[in-house]
Amino acid sequence: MVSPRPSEVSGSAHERIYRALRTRIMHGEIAPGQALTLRGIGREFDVSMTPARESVRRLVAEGALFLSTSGRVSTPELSNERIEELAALRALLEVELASRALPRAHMALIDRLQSINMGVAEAVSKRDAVGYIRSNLEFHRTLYLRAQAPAMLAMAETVWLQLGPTMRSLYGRLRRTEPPRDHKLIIAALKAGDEPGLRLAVRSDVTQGLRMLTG
Amino acid sequence: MVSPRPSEVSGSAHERIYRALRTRIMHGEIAPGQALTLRGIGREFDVSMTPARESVRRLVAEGALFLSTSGRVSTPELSNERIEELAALRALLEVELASRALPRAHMALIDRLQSINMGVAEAVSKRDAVGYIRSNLEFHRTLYLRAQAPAMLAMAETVWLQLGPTMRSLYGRLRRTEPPRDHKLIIAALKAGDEPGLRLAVRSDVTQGLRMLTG
DNA sequence: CATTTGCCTATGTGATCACAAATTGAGCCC
DNA sequence: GGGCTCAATTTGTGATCACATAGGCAAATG
Repeated sequence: MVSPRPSEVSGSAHERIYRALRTRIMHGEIAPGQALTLRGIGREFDVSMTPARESVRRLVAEGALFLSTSGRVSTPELSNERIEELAALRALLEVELASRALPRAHMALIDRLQSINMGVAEAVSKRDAVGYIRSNLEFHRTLYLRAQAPAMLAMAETVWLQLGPTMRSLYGRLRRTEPPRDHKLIIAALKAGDEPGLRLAVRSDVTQGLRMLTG
Repeated sequence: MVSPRPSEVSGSAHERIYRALRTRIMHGEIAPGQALTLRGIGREFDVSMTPARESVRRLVAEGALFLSTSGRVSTPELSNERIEELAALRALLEVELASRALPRAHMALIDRLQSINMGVAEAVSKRDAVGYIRSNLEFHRTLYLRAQAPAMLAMAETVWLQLGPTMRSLYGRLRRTEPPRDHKLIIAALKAGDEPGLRLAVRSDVTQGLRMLTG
């Protein structure tokens, strides 16, 4: 049956599915190693295999999904080496992004960051892993948007995407109700215009999750 | 007509097409703004639109191709800001990769780099832009492979891919028959185990193309 | 009871088709 | 001569189909 789509203005079907899956993965709503099928995705979003295939392909290209040799797709189960490498990439990219955002960070932005940070603290106190990841990434993205470096930000988001499923199980292991200490340091450094302090705080925040892995 | 492909072991059709297009783009064999069509690609590689679409999608996801709002695909025409940002990314990533490769760089690797570097010099003397880009990237990839950081290397290659078409026109503008001075510095720093020198040489080499753009 | 074998279903791949939108180009009007 | 209109063609999108193969489950075997 051919469905005469009513002159859709906002993006094609595969774009919609891509966005939906991407958000799920990045926010840690899917566990590592979870299998996906094209027909299953198509059924869920009420489309044929074609758009499902394209969104999956795209996510595989970005490293958000793993493609087995037989073509089956699943969320990746990252090795410790891979996790460390991705954390190093986060540090490299996000320190630079924060540094570039610093001279452009005015009070309105800092207020905004503080407000988002309250959401982070709330998610932590409620042991809400997905909420934590989402608001934490929003904190970082809001800051980095000021860097006016779209390619660099896109690359950082790709790393977030690859770490998504792993972050869930990582933060699920986190028991202490720790308020986002590094976020406070980031905000303080922004206020003070302290670039070295900002770089340190971002690096510390970004590699924080790693500590509970190796330590 | 259904073509019963004879139990192809080495990769699917879209994989083959993806590899072919990717190499072309990364090596600067396609000019910026060049349009591609799914049916055209399919005709060239003797397949239907389906595998052509998947390879194109994948390349779009990697930033190697630009997708217009109407769905047409072409190689990107980068703005100067974008080029500068991608060069900054190269510097960030490749300095780190070189630094990680340094402790593992033994004589066999240095010999290999010197041999590749002769190919670079030859391509420069022959004004062969594609040959220059290819052997130059081979030089860098050979060094970075020693870093044992696959995710980081993949990210660097993605940047190369995005810069591919632009590099062609950029190096086409280069008139002087300049031998790869920075490459010699890189090799010297590797020999001496001089990390600061290596970082400087790589940064200089990687942002070299930018100088003729802004200067 | 554990292991293996074999069949059946689920799944990915690529081809083809129908359709809508965009592009192009020729003809026409001012 | 230049700009505009409209139709023909090109092009991307999504659906559906045929096919090969991989995975899983059940029965048979030791």
